[in-house]
Amino acid sequence: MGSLSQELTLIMCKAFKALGLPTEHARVQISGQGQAAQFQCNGAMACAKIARKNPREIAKNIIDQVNQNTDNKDIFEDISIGGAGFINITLKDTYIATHLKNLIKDVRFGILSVEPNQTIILDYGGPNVAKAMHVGHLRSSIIGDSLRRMCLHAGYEAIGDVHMGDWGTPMGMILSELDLTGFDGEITMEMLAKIYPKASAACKEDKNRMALAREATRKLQDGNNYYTNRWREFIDVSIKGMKNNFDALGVHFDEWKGESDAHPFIKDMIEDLKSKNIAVESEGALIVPVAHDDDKKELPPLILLKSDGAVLYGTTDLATIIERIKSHNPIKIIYVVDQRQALHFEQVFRAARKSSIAPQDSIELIHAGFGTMNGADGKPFKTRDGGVMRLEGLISMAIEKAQIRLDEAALAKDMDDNERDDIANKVAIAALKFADLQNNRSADYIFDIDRMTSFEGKTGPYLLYQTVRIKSLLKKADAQNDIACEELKITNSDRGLALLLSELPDHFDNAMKLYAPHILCDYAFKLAQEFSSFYGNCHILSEKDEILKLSRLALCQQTYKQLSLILNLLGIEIPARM
RNA sequence: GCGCCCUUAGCUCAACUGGAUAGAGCACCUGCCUUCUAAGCAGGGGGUUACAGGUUCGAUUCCUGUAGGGCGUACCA
Repeated sequence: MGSLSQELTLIMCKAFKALGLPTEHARVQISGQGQAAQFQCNGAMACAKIARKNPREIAKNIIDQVNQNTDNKDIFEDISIGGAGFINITLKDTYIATHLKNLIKDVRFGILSVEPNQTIILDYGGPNVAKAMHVGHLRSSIIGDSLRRMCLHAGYEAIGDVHMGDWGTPMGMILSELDLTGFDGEITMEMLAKIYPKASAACKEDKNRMALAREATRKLQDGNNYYTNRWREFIDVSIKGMKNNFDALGVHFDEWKGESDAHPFIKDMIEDLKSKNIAVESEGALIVPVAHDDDKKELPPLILLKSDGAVLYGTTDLATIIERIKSHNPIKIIYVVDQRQALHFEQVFRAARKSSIAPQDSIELIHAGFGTMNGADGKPFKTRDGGVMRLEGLISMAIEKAQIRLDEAALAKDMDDNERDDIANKVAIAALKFADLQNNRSADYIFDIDRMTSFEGKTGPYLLYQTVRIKSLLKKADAQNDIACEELKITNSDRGLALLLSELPDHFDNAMKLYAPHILCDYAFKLAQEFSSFYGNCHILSEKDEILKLSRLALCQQTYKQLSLILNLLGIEIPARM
């Protein structure tokens, strides 16, 4: 089963077909707000344009055709022409009730599952070894993790890979810095946090210092034993630090691979590309030209080897595709990386196509880029002292605020410290995640710390609150199991919620298609709002009409389930109470 | 220079990909806790969708131009 609008689209398709009209215009959508109808189909106007006929006349023909079909006699309360040729549709309450009963029975709530055994790899997070994670890592991690959950739910085998930056010149900078200081003890996270910025600054200033870093990088990449061991040491320390951050955020990875994992594939890849004449020498470097004749812009080549022989991140990205195809044979790789990398991925993807590393018809390569997190001045976010805000700092700030809120409301009075901390954590993370995810993925957005740690209005905690409230209600009604509801009663007070519940597949499909969690955020918020309004209108537990009471409890339970599902897809955990 | 993206309410964002009267949250104003959690609900004010043209039954959405902003443009990631 699908959503109501999907069902109605099928009905319209039949009618369009019978009339010889193109069925791609038969799509039925939810009516715009302020319209009297529940659904609308705008296809008559599109058809009229092609056939050069009166749109209202075509609309009338379509409606007649629909009405003639006896299959449809119990569906429509009203189907009529509006405005320039809109077909307005309002459903019978009995039809809505039947649909909803099926929806409740369906474990997938109407969302269709894809063909099994299709793997999608998602590349997100992308933290750099030895660098503290900052707020900039928030977007990639949170969006990527949400997309992974969505892919899983759609029925794909989804694999999240953190793809750390663990192989470039920065590694050499650290190794050479360790050499210079002569330190050979145990490396800690605190040390790394100091060593790297120091080394990086020194290299920037001093050419000779940079040469040392490059030399160390080269040795590491050539497999030098001492350097490899040292490197492994601080990689492990670094991963521990990353895991702390990702655990705090509830961001999951199936694989903890990095650029270095592509290294074993690079040599063969380069030989292969050279022999096929796809990789050529230019200005001392080895490049893959990727420009097309019909390009509007000038596209620089992908550089595989620098003139000093070192590899670049385009090289590792290309080799990583080889590695991933070999290990998982995915139908798709989704890169959740800053939009500013668009040109880079264009180059990598083109090189992958050109070299047949990733043939067009067997694997899809998607750069799901996200917009820059800007400060209030509209420029990429920086703290007052010019640095970037540490992720840990942001998280603990949010948690602290949540604890204060709990104490203010005296909600934590009868809780032990564990529960209080647990709730504060969940509320804080929900606030951060939702604040980020509700923004359109590809657009830049303003980082506003007050907004991210706000618990009222269109926020994560609001969604948690509504969800927890339903749960509490169901508990009071003693409805731990599924509510056995023979008859669903749709009244004026229930209709809005019932219709909204049936929209889930529409929004899920759309979110999948556009790799856009914000679509789910928007739907979840609307659902929570609609529920809250319903909750305010109808006192359920004191309802005397037993059938209506049961029917409403079923609606509550379904709302609870759907909100839980969406929150889960967004990577937001629900506390037992709040 | 060239290319890509952005400009919607005081602020932060939506708008189901060309549909009807552009929606939310915050902030501001008015009500509502003696029946299910007030992190809530009901209501109010606030818009020339940057500007000027064009395409068409119909444009925030598509095209052209202008202004403002961001980003990217061969050996950093």
